[in-house]
Amino acid sequence: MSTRDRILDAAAHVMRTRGLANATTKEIARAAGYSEATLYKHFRDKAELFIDVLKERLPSLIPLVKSLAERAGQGTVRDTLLELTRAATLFYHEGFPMTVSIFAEPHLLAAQRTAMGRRAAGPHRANEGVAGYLRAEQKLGRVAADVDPDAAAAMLLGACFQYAFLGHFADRTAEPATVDAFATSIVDTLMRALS
Amino acid sequence: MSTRDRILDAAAHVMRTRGLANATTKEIARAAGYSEATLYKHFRDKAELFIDVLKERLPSLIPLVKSLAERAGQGTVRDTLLELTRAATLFYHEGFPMTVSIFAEPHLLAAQRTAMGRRAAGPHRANEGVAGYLRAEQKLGRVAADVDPDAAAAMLLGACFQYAFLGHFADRTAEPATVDAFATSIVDTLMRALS
DNA sequence: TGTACATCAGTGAACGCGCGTTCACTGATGTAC
DNA sequence: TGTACATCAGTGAACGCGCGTTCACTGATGTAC
Repeated sequence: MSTRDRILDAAAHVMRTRGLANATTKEIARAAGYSEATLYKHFRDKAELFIDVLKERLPSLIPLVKSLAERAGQGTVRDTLLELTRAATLFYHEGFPMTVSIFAEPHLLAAQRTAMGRRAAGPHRANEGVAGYLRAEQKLGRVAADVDPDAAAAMLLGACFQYAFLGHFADRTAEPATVDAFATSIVDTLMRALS
Repeated sequence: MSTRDRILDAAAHVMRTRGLANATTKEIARAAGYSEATLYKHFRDKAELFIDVLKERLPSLIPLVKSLAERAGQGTVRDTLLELTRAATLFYHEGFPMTVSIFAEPHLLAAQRTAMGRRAAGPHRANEGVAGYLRAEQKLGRVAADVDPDAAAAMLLGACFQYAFLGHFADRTAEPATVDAFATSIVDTLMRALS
């Protein structure tokens, strides 16, 4: 593994465990096993390091959501949504603290925005993907034709996202059994609206 | 207005506009029109100032949600939920950056948790309130008896919460017309599940 | 009413500290002949 | 194979700066007699 990768891993770890405000160059260098000076051989400055961490070390929902597109018509809609909901809840739980702590530093948020190219990437893409899946199922007649797929996707992923927030706020871990029960209750309720 | 209140206002303003990381004692004092030393006449240290800002300057959904309890049976369920959804979306939009930036400083988050007394207060209360309203309407026969009120509340407020996040991430302001359209689409979809 | 003192909100200037960043450097590895 | 030099990843030590915090102080207002 390259030095650069080791630094990115260490930075992500420190950000997760100690918070963005305590993710100093000294802490990150210590965690990576290098001197602080080494950070500057691989990244122009601290901001670039952080942005690269967000770009390269934040897990993504996109692969899963993309795979949904191909699964329209396969299995039951309920089972597909259940799997998605479980995965989304765990994903949001994992990424929440890091994603959200950039709101403490608006210049990082702005850099992140431009790095994402305004339209192309970003967290809204997951919602679009889920809405796309629902639209495909609508075409197949497995989801009621008069349902708004965007609204349904917003409720589904919104519930998962807020669940992650409430969990972190209360200092709860994401236990698989608890997450499962949550996902089931959400999907069961949503299915009422989709049929 | 007391000096203490002016300092709290200034701190909240700086936190909102410049971010938690740039909310230094110098910036806050300047915004309040006092010297930095004055901050320490009214707050033990910076952490206490921040916690008091969160306690006293974060708008709350609780009053609105509490008023819901008394409105079960009045008007239509749809209209009540529409009003709630609009208000919740605006509320989450306003409070999002400040609420969420404490995730950058875990020791502040921990202090916030203990200040909220673990169970009594906290953001989950809004969900409980909405679920309570839905349960009351269920007793009146205006919401289907076999709906899970907690899941429905999680989807409704979750959608609003994530909408606030996506809006801030994309640097959008919360235009009333846009928020209205969003709220309508969410409530219309949710009503399908509730009947 | 005048005088002497106490109280109290607020301040300018300084403090030590830890931060991000840079510098001149070391020592291991690769390359040429 | 040996020698001289180039390259390059990484470092210890120092830097200036801005931070949170404290100090000794000021001057206005209240109180006692």
